[in-house]
Amino acid sequence: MNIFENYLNKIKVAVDQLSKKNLIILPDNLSSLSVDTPPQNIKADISTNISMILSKINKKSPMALGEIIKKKLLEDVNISAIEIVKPGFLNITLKSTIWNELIKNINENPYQYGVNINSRKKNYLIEFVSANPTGPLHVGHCRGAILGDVISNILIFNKHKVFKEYYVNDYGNQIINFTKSVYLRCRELLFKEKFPTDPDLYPGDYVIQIAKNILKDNPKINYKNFDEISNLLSSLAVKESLQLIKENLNKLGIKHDNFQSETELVEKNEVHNVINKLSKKNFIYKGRIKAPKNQNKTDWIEREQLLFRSTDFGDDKDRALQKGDNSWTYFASDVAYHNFKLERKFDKLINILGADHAGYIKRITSSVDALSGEKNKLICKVSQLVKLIKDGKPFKMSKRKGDYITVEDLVGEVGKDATRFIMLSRTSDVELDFDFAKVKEKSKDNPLYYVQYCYARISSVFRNLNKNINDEVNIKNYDFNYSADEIKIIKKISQWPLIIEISSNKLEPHRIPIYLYELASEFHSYWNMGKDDENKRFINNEKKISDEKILFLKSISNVIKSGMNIIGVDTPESM
RNA sequence: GCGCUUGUAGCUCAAUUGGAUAGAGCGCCUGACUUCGGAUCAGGAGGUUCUGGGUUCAACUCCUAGCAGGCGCACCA
Repeated sequence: MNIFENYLNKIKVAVDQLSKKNLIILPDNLSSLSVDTPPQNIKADISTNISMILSKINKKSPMALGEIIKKKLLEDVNISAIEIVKPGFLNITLKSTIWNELIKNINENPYQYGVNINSRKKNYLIEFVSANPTGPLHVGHCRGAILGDVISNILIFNKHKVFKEYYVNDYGNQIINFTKSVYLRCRELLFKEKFPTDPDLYPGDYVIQIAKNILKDNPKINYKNFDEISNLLSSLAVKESLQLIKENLNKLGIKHDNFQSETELVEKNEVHNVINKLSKKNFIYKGRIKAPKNQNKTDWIEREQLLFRSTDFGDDKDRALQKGDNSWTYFASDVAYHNFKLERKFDKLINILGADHAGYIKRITSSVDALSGEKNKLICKVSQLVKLIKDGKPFKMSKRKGDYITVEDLVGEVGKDATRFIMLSRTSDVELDFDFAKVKEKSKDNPLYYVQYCYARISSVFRNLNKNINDEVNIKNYDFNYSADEIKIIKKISQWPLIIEISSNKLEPHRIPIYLYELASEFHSYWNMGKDDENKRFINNEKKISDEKILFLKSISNVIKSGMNIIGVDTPESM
């Protein structure tokens, strides 16, 4: 039940009826019509801009139009009063029956409350993380991983289908260097050869462990000639590091539905096929890329090469598909990968990218546009950098020194829940400060515990009454008189479907932790009123609780639990 | 140089996507524990929303020109 949506529709019907009686003129569409909560200082329950948006076409002042619409709307039995306020807002006060209706709705179907029933159900593919399989995940990967996971959860909450995929970049130079590193570690272990200091190699200790695992499982391989065993060793090494990555993701509570190998697509000739497909549509040509102006590129080699016309779709320049040695560029195989996504007939594709890949968005969306003939088939979300702060100072990670924080370190130190909650609490396109000290702190400085504490307090009420918070409550007549302080919280609860709708439409999960924090805040405030006013306490002097208070508490705890489930964070009953 | 992105209270950030007097937390000041859990709460101080121009009933939000920070810029992935 979404009160705002209900009244949006009611207002549409009302003005439609007025227009049929020739009392007002309606524009072609009412897309700018809004129905939402008025600011704090206004006492009404809902507010609409209807008379302002009709003002121009009717050549009447919003105040005058407001009078006509007000009269019509007052026919609604649930409206008790309407005030017209300059510059022309209609502020509507509802009868308390509406809050009972809302409470009833939540209690009868707690896990459906907030689901956007009207949106068309779609089939999504979301690609996220996709870190190179050359080692465990570090903190930088973490934010995008959580973002992708929670966007999936929001869509699933709204009854969409979601397929979560990880693209494994197991093809190209990085993998060759990684395989070499593993090879050299094997030789180090077998023949006591010193591991060289080459900037292209991967020096991390985990490579030693990977080498040990491979040696143990494959004792018969001849480790004397790299070229002979490179293909086999490569697949073994990638398998090992994927195992590490999966363990990392598991610690964060993330599980992909599929790990798609890049090599597999190359070997199946998918790159060739997709380039043929694009050639037929005339998006491929042989040409040259000029060096960028005013940039000192002394080593620029201009040469004839296979290019994709991404400029047709608004990109700065056309993009190379083949390297100098005629092997495919990363972009070429990624186009093949996206073609493979399209072949699986998803309605929408979502990519979660790191900030350093933002410049890549134009060309990949161009390729999807070209292949699908649709616009906005692929939506890319960027997750900005995480600035780590340790001991009050920024912490710089350095791969060469082996001085970087892995997901394992992070989750081990601050925990899965705190990591997820904090990583989500800002819009994804803003840099995020991640202060270890603050995230670990168990106080109001840490919003996670603040919200969890709210749930735990509600649980404690049920515990004290020897009841279970999860037990069903059967009520016949919902005709309670909630106090103004209670209605304030119920109103906050009424906004939950709105939060879900916006988060879902904009793929912006950060609104959920922020909302939950606000809801928890109002609850804590109410709780403390119980110190002065016995009527505000949940358990009365006879050690009992009224039905209206039970329902009130359950409505809050249900929304908190729904929200925390979406974020992927626990709601302990005691802390 | 070009592209993307950010700029809001001393600090870290919100703002129902164009709505009314721009809101929270931290920090600072003053207060509340014979209590259903103080991991909490009540109150106070703190603003030219980076700057200029434009669009309209209405701009933190949209357009435009700047300023400042971040990221990226073929033959890496």
